[in-house]
Amino acid sequence: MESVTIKDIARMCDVGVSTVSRAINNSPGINVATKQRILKVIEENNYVPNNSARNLKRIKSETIAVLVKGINNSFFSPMITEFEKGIQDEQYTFILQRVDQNQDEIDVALEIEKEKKLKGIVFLGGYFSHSKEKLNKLKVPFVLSTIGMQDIELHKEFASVAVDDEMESFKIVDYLCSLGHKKIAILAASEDDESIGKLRMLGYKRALKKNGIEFDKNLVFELIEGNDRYSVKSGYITTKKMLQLDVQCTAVYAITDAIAIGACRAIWESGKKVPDDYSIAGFDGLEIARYYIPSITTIRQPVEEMARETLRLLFGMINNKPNIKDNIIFSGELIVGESTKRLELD
Amino acid sequence: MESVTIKDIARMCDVGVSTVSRAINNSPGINVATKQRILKVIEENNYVPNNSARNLKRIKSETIAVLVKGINNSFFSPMITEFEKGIQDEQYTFILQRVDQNQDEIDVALEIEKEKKLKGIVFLGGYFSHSKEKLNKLKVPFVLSTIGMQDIELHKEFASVAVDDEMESFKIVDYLCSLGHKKIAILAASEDDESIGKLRMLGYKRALKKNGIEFDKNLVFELIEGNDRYSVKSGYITTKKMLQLDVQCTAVYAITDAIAIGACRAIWESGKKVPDDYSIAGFDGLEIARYYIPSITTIRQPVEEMARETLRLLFGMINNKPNIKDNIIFSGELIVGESTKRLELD
DNA sequence: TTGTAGGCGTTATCAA
DNA sequence: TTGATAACGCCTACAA
Repeated sequence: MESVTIKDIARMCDVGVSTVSRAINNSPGINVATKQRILKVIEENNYVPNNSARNLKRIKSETIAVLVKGINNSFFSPMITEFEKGIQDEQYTFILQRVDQNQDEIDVALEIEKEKKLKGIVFLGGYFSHSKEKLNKLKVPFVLSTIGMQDIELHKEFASVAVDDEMESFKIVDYLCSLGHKKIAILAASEDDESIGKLRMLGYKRALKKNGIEFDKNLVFELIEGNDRYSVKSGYITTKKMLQLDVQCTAVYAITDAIAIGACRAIWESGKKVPDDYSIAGFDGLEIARYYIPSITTIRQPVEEMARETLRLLFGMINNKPNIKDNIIFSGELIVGESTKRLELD
Repeated sequence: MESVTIKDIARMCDVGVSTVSRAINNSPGINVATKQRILKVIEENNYVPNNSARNLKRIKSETIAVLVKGINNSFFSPMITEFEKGIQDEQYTFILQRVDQNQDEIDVALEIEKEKKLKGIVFLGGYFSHSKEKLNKLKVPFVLSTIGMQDIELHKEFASVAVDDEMESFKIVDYLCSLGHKKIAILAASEDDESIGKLRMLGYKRALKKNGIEFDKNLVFELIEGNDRYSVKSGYITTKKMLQLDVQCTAVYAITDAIAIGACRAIWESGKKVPDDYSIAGFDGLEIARYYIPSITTIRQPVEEMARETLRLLFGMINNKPNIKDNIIFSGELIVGESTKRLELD
């Protein structure tokens, strides 16, 4: 495993290591000819500098890490694309770091902050309920992006970008009500869920109340347990169960678009129609929701803008004012799709 | 940025750095009491070991990296999940490394191989046409997983897991033919595409030939350019264009499920029906294809098994026989969905 | 323009 | 069971 090192190259070129270092780092103050010669030898010998050694020695680096829990949640895809673009535009290196479901994102952040000498961090998604103390261990600026805001007060201590899940949830359920629906089932996470599930549920309840509809526990359908509880499959399974119970409802609010799609499919398979027999509403504004047949009525989170705003905050903190910890709340956009319709009274 | 180091901890505990090292690495030969004491101090001072230094010094590490180009392609999601599980089951550390679209995956591999002292590498997706020489620069075992096989001969030099894109493509187009379709449009990449696009196109042509149908260039519709050429949006746009041309065809073969979904939506919007007016077939077996209405007739790639097989090969090479470079070809499964039907002659 | 040497924070080796 | 010390591979003063 005798890997070739900078010393080997130096020896082969009959120069000092610093000269080789200058060559690979495009440092000034090196003869063009020797540089060429060195680069050639490097090429021929497949020399690749060891990043660990580099990072160890380096005081700082222009890199930003985006930490994502649940990286294959397609909700994040367009955001990640945007992060990559935006970070590279600023001449920073972009690191995408996934966080295991059972890993603590802050621990991960702490580690890679040291390892890579980060300039900033974006926590994407997840719904964490971390103590202020723990977050304060981080030495570089960071932004909580698209992270549920259970504890508003705590949230305010840090820079963040999000939509108000409770309010947007209220908005779409209120819309269902405005269509005349009174029996609105909800496909939601379990009671003790501390994530967006909880917030969206609260919005649902508030909308019912505002419209003079009593909350009915029998219209709450708990999604499957596990990390894929907000998935298409989860929505499908849960809706199948609901249909078997022959529940009386005219609309179904799925707390994510993925769930809504699963619901549509389950309903379709049962021989019923969306929106004729059931109106279905989702949440998130996934791309696929627009292409689904029927397209899903949903709250679109302005993901690209949110990603850009996240970076704006982050770079702001990096460049000037590390203490400006803004909390940006984006409005969701109510997208009326084909999956909902006005309730016909018969 | 005076970060606390192992030395600081050693000083605070009145022990040598090696003892601290033993404590954090669960090394044997350390007094339980002192270990506890050290761990406590570490905890109190938020000491986090510097990974760069560790990796630099460490001789080896039990870690495997999965390199993905196009990480937000949902085709990879279930595979990544499987890789994570499988690698952790073997007590290895799993690193998911995305590769930029304009980055060379082997260069990335070379770098992180050194940086992290990898034990093995999985190249996931992408369609690379790298020279044998370049791949041979890698010092650790690796497997090419789900990578198009333009150059069969070259492919054989390395361990790989894939489906035969040409053959599976043939299979599904042949199926369309068996339903009586003779005018089968294809939504495909541009002529010079060197990826799966090319292979699937070849299968299309062969199937036509076998069924005595002449290849008609006018039935080939080129997808948009760019990295999202295989996306839902791409299929949607391309199909819109096709429909405007009022092309005579009874079936459309989209070379990915995502494209097929976009096609369905475009057709639906034009007032036509799938499969009544057009039969649509896809490729890949994405989860969403099952839930779409209509569900998409497709070739399902057995992604989970392919991921498992990839790891089996890799661990085989790591543990015993680094020279066994198998090439595993999986069969795709023809999934007959609701998006295709027998052509009714009128 | 170039080379020497010290140190980044660890782990590994060896002696105590 | 412990501690000193030499690497690990690189960058960066500083000196030449």
